[in-house]
Amino acid sequence: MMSVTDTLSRAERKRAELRRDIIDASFSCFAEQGYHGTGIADIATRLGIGHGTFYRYFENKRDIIDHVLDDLVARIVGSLVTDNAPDAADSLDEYRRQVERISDALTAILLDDPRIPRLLLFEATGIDADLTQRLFGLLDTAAELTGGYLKHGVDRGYLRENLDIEGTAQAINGMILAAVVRSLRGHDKEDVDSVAAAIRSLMFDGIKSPE
Amino acid sequence: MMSVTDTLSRAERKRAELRRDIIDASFSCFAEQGYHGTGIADIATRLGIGHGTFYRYFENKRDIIDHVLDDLVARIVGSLVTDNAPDAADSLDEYRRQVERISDALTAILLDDPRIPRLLLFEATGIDADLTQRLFGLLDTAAELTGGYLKHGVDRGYLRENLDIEGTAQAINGMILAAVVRSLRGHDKEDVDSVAAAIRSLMFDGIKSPE
Amino acid sequence: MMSVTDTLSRAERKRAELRRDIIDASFSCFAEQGYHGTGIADIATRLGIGHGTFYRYFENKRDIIDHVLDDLVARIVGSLVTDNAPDAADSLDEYRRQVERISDALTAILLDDPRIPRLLLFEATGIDADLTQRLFGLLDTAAELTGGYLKHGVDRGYLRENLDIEGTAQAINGMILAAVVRSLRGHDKEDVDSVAAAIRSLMFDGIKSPE
Amino acid sequence: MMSVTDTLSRAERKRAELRRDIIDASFSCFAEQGYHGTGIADIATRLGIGHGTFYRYFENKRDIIDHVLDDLVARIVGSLVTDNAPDAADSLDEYRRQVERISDALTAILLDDPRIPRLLLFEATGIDADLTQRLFGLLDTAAELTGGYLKHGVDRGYLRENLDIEGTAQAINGMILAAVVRSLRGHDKEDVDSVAAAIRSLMFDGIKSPE
DNA sequence: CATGAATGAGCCTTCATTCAT
DNA sequence: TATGAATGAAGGCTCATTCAT
Repeated sequence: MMSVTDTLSRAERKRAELRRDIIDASFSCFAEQGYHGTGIADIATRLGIGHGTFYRYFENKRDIIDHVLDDLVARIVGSLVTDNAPDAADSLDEYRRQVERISDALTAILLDDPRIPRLLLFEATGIDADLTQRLFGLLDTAAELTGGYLKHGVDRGYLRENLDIEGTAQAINGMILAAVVRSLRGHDKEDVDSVAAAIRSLMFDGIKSPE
Repeated sequence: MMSVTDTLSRAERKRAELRRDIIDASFSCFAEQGYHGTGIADIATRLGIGHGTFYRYFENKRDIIDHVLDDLVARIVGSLVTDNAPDAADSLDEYRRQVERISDALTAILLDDPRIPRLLLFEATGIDADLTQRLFGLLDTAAELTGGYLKHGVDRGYLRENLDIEGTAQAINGMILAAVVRSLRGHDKEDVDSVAAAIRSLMFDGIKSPE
Repeated sequence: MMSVTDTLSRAERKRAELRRDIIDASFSCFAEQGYHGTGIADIATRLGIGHGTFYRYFENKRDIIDHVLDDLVARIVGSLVTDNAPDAADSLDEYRRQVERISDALTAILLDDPRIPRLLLFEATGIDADLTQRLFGLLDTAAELTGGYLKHGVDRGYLRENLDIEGTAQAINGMILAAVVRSLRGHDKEDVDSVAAAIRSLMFDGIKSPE
Repeated sequence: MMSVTDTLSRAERKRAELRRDIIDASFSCFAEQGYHGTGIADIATRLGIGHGTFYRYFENKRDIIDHVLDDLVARIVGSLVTDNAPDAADSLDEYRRQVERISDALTAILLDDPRIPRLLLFEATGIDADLTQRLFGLLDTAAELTGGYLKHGVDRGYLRENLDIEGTAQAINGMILAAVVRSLRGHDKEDVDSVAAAIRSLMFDGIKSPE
């Protein structure tokens, strides 16, 4: 016979599991049919649970998307952070390789499941002022992250001393966004890779012809 | 007494005027409350007309947003095309100045009415597969436009011979998008200008330190 | 130059003409799309007039159907009354022929334009208590008409003395209705004629086998 | 405490009950105010339920009338079939009595609730091409039923050998219809009975005077 | 705790009718 | 007089949310 704590923790585990499942199902529904096109019933049906159950785990329809976002961000950040400390590069070449690594990791995660960018860029917008603010916050975080790399490069001397770190970080992230959007259009890996290459080329060499 | 043609054209003028007003009011509503947050009644009320009147001018709610977009695109294109033929620049310096002019024009129109980018980037997404395709189409057009400038530069020799025109065009547009998004966050002109400057700097000089 | 009365009467003539046209167009619309399926605009469009004009000739949508019915009844009665005075038959044979004539006339008018029975039996019902009463009135009139023939036959001695004139008249009209309904089902003349023959056979000979 | 099956069957029972109630209420509303005059809200209000509940049980407004008809047909058929097998009569006298029994049963059910014929003949028409077809189908079924009796009589020899069974069946049903319509006009039982008697008289003896 | 029946606010859309031109 | 622009009552339907079981 099991102890009370075991039983409890089992119940808790099940509860946490279902919570996860609801988040995942919501993610799928939102990404595929849009936030407004998704009903609570759709989410519940996908899981084979009663739709009343949804409300035992989340406040309301608006509530769930926050958690879906949390989850996505965690996934993306997790896959990027590995082996990519901002201070890992000590020379332009190392930075180049680092950028390539990050680029590949991003490409991998986004191409792996296009519903991720789809949800972030298309379905999570226009729902709510609060949510919009949150998306802006994500952009900020991303810009800070990128800025961190740039700052390190400037400090180390392999990036331009007069680099406007913040502005450049935003510009770079914009280019990444462009590549992500492109990946959404059904283009295959090569297409995205070529844009990624163009971006790196632009970053490191600019566009002007060498005199 | 007026002639028949005058009367006709007066009625037509009134009709065209109201049509315009409905488009404008819809634009405002959609930009402020979102597409799903806007009811036909809201649009009508804003104009002080009966909501039935709306349906004399547009098929349905879905219909109007197409026209709002048409209108926006026309406005933006109109303000950009002036004095900015893709083949107007014959040297890097001229191109630099051209880019600056375009940048200023964009900044002007977007800062002038932040609801424009807000509608385009946040409220027009996630409504419809058709509409999404249309937005993609706009991105394509923009990329072609940018690509045209780049190609001219390569042909003239002031841009890198080996430039991946298409990819670079997309990257550049991504940066512009980033600036636009930044303009949405309540930053004032200086902020946006500084990002614009960083973009230009990145474009022309890249980020690496001159050896 | 014309005199005032001429002008007026011309105007009046035109007015009466349009009134007729509206009735006809309404008949067509109601018969084809049903009363509820027909909008005032449909009627006006069919005539190429403004739909506001409708209201200069008729009170409202409900009003017009009364006039459409008036028109139909006049048409049917007109085509039946000719050569079919209730007292025209003096023997069973003459009555038989008279019944056949009436039967043919009815068949002719109803098969000629199936929209007539369609409107009367399907589209004019269920609109209004008043209209229903009016349809009942038409049935009464028809029963009285039929009853007139029967009474004459009884008086003349070629129909059963103990005939329940009123009840039988209704029964006969019911059979006519059945034939009319049958004509509505896309059956051709032969079908309807065969039912008409069965009706006459039933009327004159009953169904039982001669002992 | 109840077992699971009990609970389930209780819920199912409640559900079936409400479904029935909605059909009944719809029947009442349609019969009293007409199909187009009835709103879903009317039906719901009559039952004291929310109008959203209606849509848990039926697809849409058009859907319910089919079920109302199903119900009516079942009721009518049920009350007729009893003790009235088409092959129960072996002589004219027996057939006469059978006809009388059927006549009485019909009279009973229709006079009992005049809304039944009212709905069938007045409110169910002109709604829909599909529904019209269905009504025609009912007429067909009725004609086949009547035809069955006739055929049996011809086979047994107590009805005319040369009887046009199909046509006569339709004629007879037309007379029944006439009686039903009469019953709708607020006439009491005697009136209807007298028409029924006239019909039987016509059926068996025809109208002509015995020579 | 899970369920799903019930609810009603809310929204889009139609169309008969009015009335200024 | 003819017109059609404007109107808003009316109604069908959806779906997020609640709550009794």
